[in-house]
Amino acid sequence: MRSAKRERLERAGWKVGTVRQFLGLSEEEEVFLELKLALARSLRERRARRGMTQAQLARLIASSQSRVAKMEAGDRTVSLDLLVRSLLAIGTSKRELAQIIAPRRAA
Amino acid sequence: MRSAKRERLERAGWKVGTVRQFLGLSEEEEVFLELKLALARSLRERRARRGMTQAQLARLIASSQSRVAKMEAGDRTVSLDLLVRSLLAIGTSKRELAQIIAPRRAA
DNA sequence: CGCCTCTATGTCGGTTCTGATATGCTTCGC
DNA sequence: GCGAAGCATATCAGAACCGACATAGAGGCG
Repeated sequence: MRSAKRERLERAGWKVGTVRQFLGLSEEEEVFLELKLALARSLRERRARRGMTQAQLARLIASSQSRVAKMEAGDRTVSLDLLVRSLLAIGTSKRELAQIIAPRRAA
Repeated sequence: MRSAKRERLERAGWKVGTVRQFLGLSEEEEVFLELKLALARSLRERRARRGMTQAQLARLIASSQSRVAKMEAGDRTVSLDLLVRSLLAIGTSKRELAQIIAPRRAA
């Protein structure tokens, strides 16, 4: 993923560092955030594939629409716990969860 | 305190399936608890393999020895967040994390 | 346009999780 | 025996997270 995007940005005049450098994150923190974002994206994708609205998913997991929105947005106030619980609630298996965390194909 | 009962049972050596029926856990809740326990076991194993004490690991993740003990014991008051952060802190990769969640070989 | 549906964002009171601390239990080496 | 090291367990104040609610924005349909 690196070079193509990087090249484009640099040609456009951007000074490119990593997000991690910019925010002053440690290696583990960066991986952790990536993890949350991957789960968030997957949640949205799976919900959409099922034709559910955020409100419907919220009811399913006994939460609220606003929290679902925050989950899918990767808001920092949502825990990994809630993300994983939600994914399980819409029928994600442990194997699929593992696949989300460490995709077999390029991310 | 709905899981005080669960703790007592688990300490008494009950197997998960039985506990699930007895406590009326849903399918997802059971999977979620299995997940936490798998991570907890893995954390202990990896720490031991590194020859670290709980106190050393605690310092590494800016926590306390007692919390590490609770993590490894699968205490209900420890979050998935903390477990995953800890595993990452001792050098677990995303791929290894996925492996813990959905083992390729016999669980 | 108005109305409806879906999603995003901010806030708030209550609950849960966290690090710290104290303390007890084993298991070592002396 | 004694002390030290390592792990388990209980408690507590404060931080983080939660669901609920209000509200705004975006898009579609008549």
